Amino acid sequence: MTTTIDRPAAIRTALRDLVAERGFHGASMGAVAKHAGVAAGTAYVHYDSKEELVYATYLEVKQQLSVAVLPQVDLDAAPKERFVQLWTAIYRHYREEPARAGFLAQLEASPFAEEASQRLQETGDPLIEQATRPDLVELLADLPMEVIAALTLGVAVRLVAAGISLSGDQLERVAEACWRAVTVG
Amino acid sequence: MTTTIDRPAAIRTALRDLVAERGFHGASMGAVAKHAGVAAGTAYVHYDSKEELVYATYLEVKQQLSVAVLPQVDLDAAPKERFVQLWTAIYRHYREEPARAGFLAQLEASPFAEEASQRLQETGDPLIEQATRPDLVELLADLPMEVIAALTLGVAVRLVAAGISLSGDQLERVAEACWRAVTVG
DNA sequence: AACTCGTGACTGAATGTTCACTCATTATGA
DNA sequence: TCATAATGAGTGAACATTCAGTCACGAGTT
Repeated sequence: MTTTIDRPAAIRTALRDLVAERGFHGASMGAVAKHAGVAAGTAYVHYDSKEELVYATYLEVKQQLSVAVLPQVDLDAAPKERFVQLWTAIYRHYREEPARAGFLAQLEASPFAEEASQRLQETGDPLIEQATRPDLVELLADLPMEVIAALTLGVAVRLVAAGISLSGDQLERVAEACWRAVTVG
Repeated sequence: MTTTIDRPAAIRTALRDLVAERGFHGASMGAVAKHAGVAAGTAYVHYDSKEELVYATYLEVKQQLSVAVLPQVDLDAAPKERFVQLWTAIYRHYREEPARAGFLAQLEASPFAEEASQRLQETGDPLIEQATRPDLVELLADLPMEVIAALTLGVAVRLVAAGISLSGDQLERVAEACWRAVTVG
């Protein structure tokens, strides 16, 4: 069995880790290549530019989140329970590899954010479908979707990115706090 | 009357605006100087390095927030009312100059964040005193302070940084959502 | 008033470094 | 054998920072 290394994936992971640790200005293409164990030119075989690599990394991180998190939700559970399961699973997914949260937090605050979320919409995000199921939506407060996202997903990303650790107990209380925020009555 | 220009302030503002608009990697010292209308070397008369300038700018933005916002709060009002006044005033302060929120959102997600908030603690932040008044604290859910901040201040910064505009009506609903999140019962 | 220092702010060209990116060449695997 | 992947030295541009020199101006002197 010949193990072929997935170099594009290694390069994306290296970018993600370096951005999380040192910020965008500390993640030069040279450092990324070195961290990924490839030559300086290799990234350009697979990505046209640093910017394209950034977007590809963003899409991968978002997709990994959906893939890891959706199977953990009981689709038949009541809306609130589903929400808490989902939020907790998201938090845990970030927690287990905090570089994902560190990368996302920085990307989403940066000028790349707009283009990145546009590309995400083009590819489609299964998490959004889950979040827009009618029985959940009817319980939500009348607020723009971006506000709902900031009060739920956004909080999870930032708590992990900031390195704040929560016990299982606190975790549940934060999930409930987010639920209280976005629902009325 | 001779109007002497406060060049250090102009340089801080230029950094803040450029970081908000183009990100940290797009805010070179050359660009900052040009934007501030001074020569490339002038920033170094007042700040030892780019990093020092970043921290000074952070402290200024945070202080401007406190100064602008605290007088708008009725110190004798009930806790919830005070909270909503405070949150709304914060949001409006960012809204009126979105570069403040853009700069803060990026700084707080970056590797500068830790050192920056340490320096803020050393100088002291009047907003924190307001947020820790006993009659308010006793209503808050049992959550770490960082979580409370993420669910309140953090939401305001990010909504403005992301360019989401809210009507006065929606504004009040978001403030109430934050209040629901951080309080129990 | 005029003159002359002294001091600190300001300038912008220069410096050495690091960056994103290229490309001729070599390795790999089907 | 051939297409594609990978390499790493090389390139020009851009970067943070420096510094020798200029400027503005208040204090001290006449």
